[in-house]
Amino acid sequence: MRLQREHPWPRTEAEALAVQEELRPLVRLVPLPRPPRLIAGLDVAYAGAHGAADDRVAAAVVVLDAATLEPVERATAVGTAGFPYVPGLFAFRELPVLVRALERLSSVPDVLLCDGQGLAHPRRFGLACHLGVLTGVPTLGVAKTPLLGEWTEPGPERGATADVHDRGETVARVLRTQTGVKPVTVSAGHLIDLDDATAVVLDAARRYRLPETTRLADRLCRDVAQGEGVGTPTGVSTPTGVSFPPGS
DNA sequence: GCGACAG
DNA sequence: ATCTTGTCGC
Repeated sequence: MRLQREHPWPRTEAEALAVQEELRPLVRLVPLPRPPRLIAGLDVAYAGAHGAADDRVAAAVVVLDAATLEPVERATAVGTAGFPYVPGLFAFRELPVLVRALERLSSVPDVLLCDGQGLAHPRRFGLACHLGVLTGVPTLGVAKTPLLGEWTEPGPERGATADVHDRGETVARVLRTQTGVKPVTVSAGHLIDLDDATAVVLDAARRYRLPETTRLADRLCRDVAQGEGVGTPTGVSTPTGVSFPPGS
């Protein structure tokens, strides 16, 4: 995949905020242009996470057939976070390595399922929005815990939802993906709307709380981060050897 | 001022 | 995110 837009990665909070301010107006909330045929999950794992700028990170992208949820392609990349963990600026830690993984992808997914928030962000520009603007591909955020907002408890059944409001706006939806599990928070990223984002996540979470995309991406980047990589569920091999080789 | 705070 | 054993339940 090639990027539609690029920008230097900031080193300070002030620079990061400026980047968000500049790109935020580019976000477009519209229905998905067509039913997704290929959906991709993205995630990042850390080696001994400290929340510091020099944390070693590994990113993974796994592309699935939307109908069968079978993996069709995957890509990984390793590197350094380059930015400390700051709520609201979280994207600057994970986007650099995620983008490098995406650039190693030959296919172009119809939607990118990001691990984190989209519009449900203090400046309405979470990681999913940011990645959407950089790639020009529809994105959504599916987070395990909310970052902000107010909502009511959704019903107990799979598929139950409740809108998340913040400062007078509907910024996300809590979605119960399985009966009896804690809801996930879904928000639109770019080139998608909340209804479509919710539908995509629910359809991708057929068996577990989290969509299959993020589950597979999570396992893959964790394997890479620990230098494992032998024996994935589908029998595909991943890089074997030392974790984070001296060349990156 | 105090507490909360995606991963 | 990551550090970590057993344990309760379908």
